[in-house]
Amino acid sequence: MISLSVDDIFDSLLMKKSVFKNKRVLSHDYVPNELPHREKEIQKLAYILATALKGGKPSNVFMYGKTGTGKTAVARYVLKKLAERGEKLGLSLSYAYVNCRYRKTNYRVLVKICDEIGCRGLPETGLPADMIFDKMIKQIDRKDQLVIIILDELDWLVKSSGDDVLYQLTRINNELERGQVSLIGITNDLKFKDNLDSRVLSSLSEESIIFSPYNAQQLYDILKQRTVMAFEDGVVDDSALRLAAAIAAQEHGDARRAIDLLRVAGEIVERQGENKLTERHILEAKDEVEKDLVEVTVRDLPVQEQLILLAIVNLSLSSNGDKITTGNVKKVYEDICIKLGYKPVTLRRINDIISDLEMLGIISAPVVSLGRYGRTKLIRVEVPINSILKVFEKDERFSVLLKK
DNA sequence: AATCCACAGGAAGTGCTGGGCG
DNA sequence: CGCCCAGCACTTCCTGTGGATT
Repeated sequence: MISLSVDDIFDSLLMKKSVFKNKRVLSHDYVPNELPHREKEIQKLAYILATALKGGKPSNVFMYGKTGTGKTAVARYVLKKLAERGEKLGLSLSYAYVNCRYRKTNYRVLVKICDEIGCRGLPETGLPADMIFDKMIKQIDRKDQLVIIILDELDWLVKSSGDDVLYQLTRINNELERGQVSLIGITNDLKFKDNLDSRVLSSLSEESIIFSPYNAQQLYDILKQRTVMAFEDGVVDDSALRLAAAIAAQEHGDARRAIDLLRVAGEIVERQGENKLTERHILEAKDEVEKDLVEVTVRDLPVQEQLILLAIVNLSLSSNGDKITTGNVKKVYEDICIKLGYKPVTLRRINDIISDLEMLGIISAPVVSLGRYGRTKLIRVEVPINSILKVFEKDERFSVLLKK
């Protein structure tokens, strides 16, 4: 094997013509100028928000649909246009975007809103939450203005912190003298509405927009549009696009997943020094994306969650097809704890951890009733077990157990 | 039809961490 | 510095329940 010097590698990279024209087009936060197959949703949101241009307060909006159905993109797109138009008309309107998945506490959501509307530098922790709320009100009330707050992935916030902040936010207009606030709530969990206070729900869903998943043809159109912008001409095979669209269509019509596949496939093409993106690269990309995702997720899990996952993996390898229940997991988990010298957590906690692992998509754990033999969760690993094992083998805390 | 298993999952609280404030 | 605050992992105590078996 010929060994290349670092300089050689750099040189070859620089000399080679990239297959990408503009890779940014394939990143998550890119909002294109056209959103194919979302015209209706855009129109509806635009109608609702248009009130703002006449100085009114638009109704609160609730948008729901599964991941990658364009909710965030539509919201960002319309808001951007609205802000532009507002500026031309000399109106004072702004918006704050908060993704609750990464700020899943009341406090952090408020801090983020403050940050977005120009009140920077608040600490991530340490202050009383109502103080931040007051700060926010003062900031909004400085002048006659409309602030539209977008709460993306709202279900995460409600699940982990309840709807206190939501309640406060829906009532915020009562406390404002000059400014006004409209809310846009976005969620992909349809059942989550049940957990909401009815007052919050009715206030938040004055208007609602439903996003249905894309089908394969629509995904194809989206990919086609991005391809033209992102890749050099003639690089991407049409059949590769069809395949990526088909794969993503199976996974609840997730456009983000489709675009990920395309981007990673493009990176693979570059790495392998080729100049054509084919179906093969899409398949390789699929593997890579899945493996990476699993490995990163498992590696960054708290240790107790790892131990319980280890127990589940053990069970699904040994007890050939036997039912894996919460009680089973508990036994194996406690054995593992003794062998590795960890203090086991209680059943109640195990139950929460199993739910966590399910939320992460590593396992499925539907509640089933075995009649006389009780009610439990039926657990199954939903990702390639080898990817999980790979992480544990590398981790010296567990490797003792895995080596023979 | 009644029973009862093996848990599910809500509520409230503890102990610890990491930060701010006067 | 001591005090306060929120978050997190976890515990304790608890009530609820689908359906095979009695």
